[in-house]
Amino acid sequence: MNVTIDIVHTKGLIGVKMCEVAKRVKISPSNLYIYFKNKEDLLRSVFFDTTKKIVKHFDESIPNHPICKKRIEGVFHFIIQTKVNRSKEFSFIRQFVQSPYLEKKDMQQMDLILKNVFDVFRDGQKEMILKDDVEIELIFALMEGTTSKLVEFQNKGKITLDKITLDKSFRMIWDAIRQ
Amino acid sequence: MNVTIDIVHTKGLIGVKMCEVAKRVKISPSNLYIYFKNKEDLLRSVFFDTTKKIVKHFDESIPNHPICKKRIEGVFHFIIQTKVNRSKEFSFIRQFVQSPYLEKKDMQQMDLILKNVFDVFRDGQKEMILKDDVEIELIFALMEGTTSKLVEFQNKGKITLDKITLDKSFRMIWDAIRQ
Amino acid sequence: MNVTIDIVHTKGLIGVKMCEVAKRVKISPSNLYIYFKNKEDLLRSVFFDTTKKIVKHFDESIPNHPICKKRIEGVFHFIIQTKVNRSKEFSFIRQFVQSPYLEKKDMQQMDLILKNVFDVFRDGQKEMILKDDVEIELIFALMEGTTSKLVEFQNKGKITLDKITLDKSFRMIWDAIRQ
Amino acid sequence: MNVTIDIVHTKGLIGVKMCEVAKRVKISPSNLYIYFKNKEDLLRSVFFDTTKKIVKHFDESIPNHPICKKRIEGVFHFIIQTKVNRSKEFSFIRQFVQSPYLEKKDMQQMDLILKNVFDVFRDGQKEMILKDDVEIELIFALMEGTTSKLVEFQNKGKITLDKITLDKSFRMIWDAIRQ
DNA sequence: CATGAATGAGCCTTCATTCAT
DNA sequence: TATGAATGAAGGCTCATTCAT
Repeated sequence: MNVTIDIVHTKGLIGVKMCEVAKRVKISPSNLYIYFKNKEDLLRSVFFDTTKKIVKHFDESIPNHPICKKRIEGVFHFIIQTKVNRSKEFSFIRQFVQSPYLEKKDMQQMDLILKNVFDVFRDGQKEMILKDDVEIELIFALMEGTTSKLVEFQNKGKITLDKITLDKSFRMIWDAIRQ
Repeated sequence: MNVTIDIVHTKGLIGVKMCEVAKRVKISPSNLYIYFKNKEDLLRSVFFDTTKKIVKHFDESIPNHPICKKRIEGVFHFIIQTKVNRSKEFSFIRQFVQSPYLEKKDMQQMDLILKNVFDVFRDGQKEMILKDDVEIELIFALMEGTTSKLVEFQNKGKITLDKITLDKSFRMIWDAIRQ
Repeated sequence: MNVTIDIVHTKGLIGVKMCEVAKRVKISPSNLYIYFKNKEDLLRSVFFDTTKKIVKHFDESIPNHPICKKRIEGVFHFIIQTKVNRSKEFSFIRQFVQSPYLEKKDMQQMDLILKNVFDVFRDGQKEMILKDDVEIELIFALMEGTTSKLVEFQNKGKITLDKITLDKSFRMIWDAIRQ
Repeated sequence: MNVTIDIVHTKGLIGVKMCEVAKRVKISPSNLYIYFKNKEDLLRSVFFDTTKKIVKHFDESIPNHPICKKRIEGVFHFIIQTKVNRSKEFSFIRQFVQSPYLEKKDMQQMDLILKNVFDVFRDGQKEMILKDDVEIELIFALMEGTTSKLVEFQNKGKITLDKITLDKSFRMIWDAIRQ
């Protein structure tokens, strides 16, 4: 499955060939079919496995802190971190989601990923620290979208996500969502 | 080329078959090869054409307004509008960019798209209305990322981008970037 | 037709494309079909025309000389000359003859080419100067084969057919066929 | 590979279709691609294999005899024999060599074929039995060319290479090359 | 006489998948 | 569990040929 993710990352979903996956794992193509019913099964398995891992990662490692702002700053850094460290996985998910392999039910899986993040925001609203007259989805879109683009820009070499840049970025986000 | 965009939108880049493109345009597959050297040429042509069109659209229609805030609000609505109206085109671009068809030089094309938006932000900084101690890329990432996610959420049915929602969203963005 | 010969010479019979022939003559492919019924017709026409030209060339220019040896030496030089000057044409004929385009009747055409050469040999036999106990075909094979190879070797850069080399070559041939 | 040679012999290089090759070997076309990368690879492989085989055949079976004339007569018969027995292979080589598939390096292969024959001639020159004032290439051209034409004439039904005819032919060749 | 546009047949090739072992 | 060999279905592409003008 790692190999599959790797290939998708370098050559895109189009570039995935059962043959090559097998070769890279040093087994025969036919052997692959013992573990996965077919190509779709392989791809979907990778998708489920990957999202599940990320969900778990979020479930277990979402930073906690008594002070709301600190907590959210932690979440911000955590999301960025995760997107950087698991860029291949995210790239896979992004492509899978746009492919004809995606079925409706698969989407639910994805919604689980940032459930916890929602909770953090909800708490912030309850504590009257975050804007409470805007839907949580909007706050979330801002956080999700901004972090995604930041990482994308770094990957393209347009910015460097050092401490200072991250601080500046978070300051903007914080200004956006705080009451 | 429209047909190609359509197919990519519904079936993904993987789903593009010269055969089907031809059938939908009601010409023979071989006839396609008079206009495009091969599949890659078709895809790349669509990419260039589409980005060029969007660049032109941005060049011509970026809203202007004497008051900075109004100007940026205009830009915000304009971007959202464009992303909604041309969702297929953007979907195509997103997928093409991740495919093995993409070559380095193709990327330059994309940078042109939002050149004008940069200018709007730069003006805002010069007028000392926008935060001027953060790199323009960060401001841009926030705007780009947030709008993308908003549209994505609407497409998924999670939110509705009505007047009120847009106003709320812009308020957040404005709070983020204003001095 | 010259263009066709040219293409066959550089790219082989396989390389002949109606499209390219047309392009090189600066007419449209469809226009080609006014002059030739189809590809086979074009190729066969070239074949007939070329052989006919060579036959005519042999008919008109076969050297004559009262002394038998001189006459045959003339023929030898003449054949070599022709094979060098019309190497493209001969290359075409060679390839056409091995192709599925060749029909039995086409072969007769070829036999005409060296009819006159046969006559020269026959005269030599009658004059009791050439070996008269060997079939004319054998004498002919020796002349034809040797000259072909000589030209081939020159084309490959293995020998140079200068005066001296030609003299040596003819001496061998003469020793072979004289009584 | 034999099938390929066969097809080239009957239908020319143009007539080689991967499809038909496969059908005749009773495997699927795709299976062919396990053994040969593509059509060109198949053709080139056949070429290499065939020339190599012939080279080997010449290396191993070039007749030897203490008396120079006998030795060369042996070579003469041997060449004719080979050209008759392996007419298909020679036909393939001839056509391949004129095709766009041929690359420069491929030619070297061919020069090996008659290396040994050269040696026989060289020995004859050293023994002062063959003409030693003519380049070996000329002697070779005479032998090669004449034998080729003889076999060609037999194939066309113009002569029959029986004992008597061969003797006559060799007498001519011998007269040509002996001192 | 000339053409640009169009086409269908067919070939090469790939690749997911299976079969015999 | 593992594999090498095999395959069928399908897609990309070429090219001789024709059609409307």
